[in-house]
Amino acid sequence: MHELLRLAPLFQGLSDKELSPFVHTAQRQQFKPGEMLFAAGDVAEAFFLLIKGNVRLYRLSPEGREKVIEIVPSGQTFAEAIVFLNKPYPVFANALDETEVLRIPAKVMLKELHNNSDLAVHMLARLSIHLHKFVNDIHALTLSNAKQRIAGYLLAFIDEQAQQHKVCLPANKATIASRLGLQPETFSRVWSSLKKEEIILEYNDHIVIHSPDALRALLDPS
Amino acid sequence: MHELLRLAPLFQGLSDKELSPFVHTAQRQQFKPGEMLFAAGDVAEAFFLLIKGNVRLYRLSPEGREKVIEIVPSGQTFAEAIVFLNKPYPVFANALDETEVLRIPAKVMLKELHNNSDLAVHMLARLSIHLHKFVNDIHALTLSNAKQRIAGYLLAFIDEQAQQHKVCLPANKATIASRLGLQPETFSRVWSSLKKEEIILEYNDHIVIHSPDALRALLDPS
DNA sequence: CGGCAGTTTGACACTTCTCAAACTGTGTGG
DNA sequence: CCACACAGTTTGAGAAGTGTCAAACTGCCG
Repeated sequence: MHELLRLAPLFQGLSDKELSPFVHTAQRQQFKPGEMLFAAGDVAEAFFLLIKGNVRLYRLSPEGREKVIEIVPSGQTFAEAIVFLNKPYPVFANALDETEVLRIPAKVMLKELHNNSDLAVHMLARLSIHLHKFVNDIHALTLSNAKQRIAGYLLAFIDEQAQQHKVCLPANKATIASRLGLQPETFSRVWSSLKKEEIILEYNDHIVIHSPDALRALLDPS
Repeated sequence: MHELLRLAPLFQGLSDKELSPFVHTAQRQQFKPGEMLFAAGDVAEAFFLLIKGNVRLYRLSPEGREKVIEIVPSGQTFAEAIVFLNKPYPVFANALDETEVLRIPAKVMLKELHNNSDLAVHMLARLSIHLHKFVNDIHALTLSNAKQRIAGYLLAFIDEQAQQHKVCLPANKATIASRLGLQPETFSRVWSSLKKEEIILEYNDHIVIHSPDALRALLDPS
């Protein structure tokens, strides 16, 4: 259990003793593809550490359409921010795959944060990174066209995985399109143009980014 | 000086003693309209508390156009997130009006956060609120059309000021347009349609939101 | 085989962007 | 006091990008 918690950057570097309040109160939960973890408006008494799978965070527009805010990969915590806000969840969350999470009570977290300033600084660092990512997103969602957004999305992948240019998409294309603020049709058209230009190659279960430089060129036409 | 610091939600509820490290290291700075506080890429050794005026945080697109990420009103802190990230500023910041800030060294903040878990929890709460606002923004910037974005922007004002439907815009229209991911021309057209429908009234130095309900109806066509 | 979800393609409509020009108010210098 | 310049805003016309609706296609599973 300690090892599971240390999966998350949030808990890395903490001693077994520091982690024990979480070990004793966290619940392990499993979800099937499509199952809901929570709904927007639900009372928020816990945040989550994603052990396995991918989770989709989304909202509904007034017209009832879904807008994906984030696709959370395993190893990440999510909904941490609600620990401090006495508010219901602002988004819906459902599992994209066979998914496993640790459900960590907000009360426990809040108490430990008051006791342990190291943990608090960890969490601050994590929220800061998150905030900066959102700044990036806001920038990308408004200033660029569909091709640039997809380029940026793909580049974020090879930066994170750092090693290879082989990428497994975390969700189906319609979900990624929504995350990027695009219609599935628009996404599909741009996607096939990237394939036609041989910037990306598509296989059954993964893609290969054949020319990252071409993607960068789309974003930085200097 | 203590009173100035307590302007910010971040420092509210802290004792004089807890505040003294900041009192002794914070620098008071003044800026004229248009002057730069910092540029994207600058080494980030401090964050800011805005005492007077409004500050515009923006980025440059690859093509060199400005995209406003945030318009910071007085009383708020900004660029706090860089305290934890060993990175340069991700945005440009310039003054919109005659502006006064407290410049607070990141090192001091970091040290105090380790000593004072109350302060850390305060800051966590503040970043959480910020994060939730960005979630709102991302949602608004992608799912809605120009009229809905402007409606949402105006409604945020009367919610915050809570009292009246009289609003002083914090920046010129082109800046607000950029913040909303719109061209100045598009903003102007929608703006005049709102005036024609008498949903808003425009005066020399302020506007009056004559029919908040009409704005809400634009966002929630249930 | 049939059904289904996910994806792709096509044709068209519509919003928004772009470029250009005119208009407004304000401040400056003659 | 007027003429002028200037930034900010507004208006117009056309182009471009994306959304919408409909239909066909694909792979997978019962």
